[in-house]
Amino acid sequence: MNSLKQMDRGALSDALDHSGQRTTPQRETVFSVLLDERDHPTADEVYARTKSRMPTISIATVYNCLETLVNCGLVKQVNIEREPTRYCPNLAPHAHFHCRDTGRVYDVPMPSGMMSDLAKVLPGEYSADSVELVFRGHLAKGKEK
Amino acid sequence: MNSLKQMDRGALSDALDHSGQRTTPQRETVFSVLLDERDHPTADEVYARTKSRMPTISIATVYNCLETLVNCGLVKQVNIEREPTRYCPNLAPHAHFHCRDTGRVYDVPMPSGMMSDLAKVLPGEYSADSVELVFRGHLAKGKEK
DNA sequence: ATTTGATTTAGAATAATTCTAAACTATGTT
DNA sequence: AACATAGTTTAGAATTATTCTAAATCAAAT
Repeated sequence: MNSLKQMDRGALSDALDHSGQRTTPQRETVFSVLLDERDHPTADEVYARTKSRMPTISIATVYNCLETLVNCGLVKQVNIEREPTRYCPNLAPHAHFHCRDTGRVYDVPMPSGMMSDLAKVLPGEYSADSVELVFRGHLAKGKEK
Repeated sequence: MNSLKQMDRGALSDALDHSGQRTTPQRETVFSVLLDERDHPTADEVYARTKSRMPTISIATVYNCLETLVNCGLVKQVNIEREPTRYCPNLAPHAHFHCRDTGRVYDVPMPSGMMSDLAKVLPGEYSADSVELVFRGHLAKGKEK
């Protein structure tokens, strides 16, 4: 048993059905791990957390499930420098802030329309379907959490 | 002999001197390779191009030189998904466009002030020293080059 | 000339990710 | 219900970009 809420379970099976894929316990558990702690974990971290709920899962399956979730559009990959890929189930348009001190990655909510406005400055021959915005720097003292 | 213009040679030795590092033939050649063809090559591609001008250079040295140039602020790393890091000697504020069809990466000039305006929407506790903006999508037919 | 420290080099090591092929599971069909 | 089919999971091997190591080379300063 995993901790997916009805709503999330529904979103998951809808998205999977839609692309002719099955809703498996592994996929549900990986998805619930992402939703439960929204700290942009790496595949390894997702593996560790998933293992505590489903001890027999393999790292290959975690990679498979994450890829499936990304392809379904339920999860976004966050690529920071040369670090391992992180995974983010926040589907609202937002940016990321990468703290140089701790390495942590934070969601930065963006004023509505801002992300899509960005694409408007693209010269006409480019047509973008995704916009990735990453800030890098430092957090005010005492605000690290 | 490499093909660095006086101006670029000066910028290089200034930047290196400034951080107490030496201006070596390897660093000059790698820098000139980047300036000569501004197509965001990977380290491997830089290695191949540098080798044709300086056959004895090693891949480790190419990595070392690229790292040095990045640390000096003369070159920027461009990280695209899980692909190998690419290198870009364009110091003007700009974004990147990653073509899903060809994998090519293009510089996208940004209206002046736009990149720094972006940082203004960051909540107060964040202080960003770099902003990375990557668009992903497709190029209009016939515009691939 | 000699010392010192920086740089380069080949090759080994690392680490994230992907691949492979076999085992397993679910689903639809007789 | 039995079977075929296709999708999924799994362990372990393979890949690949990058970093590390330690020795050799080079340059500057004494």
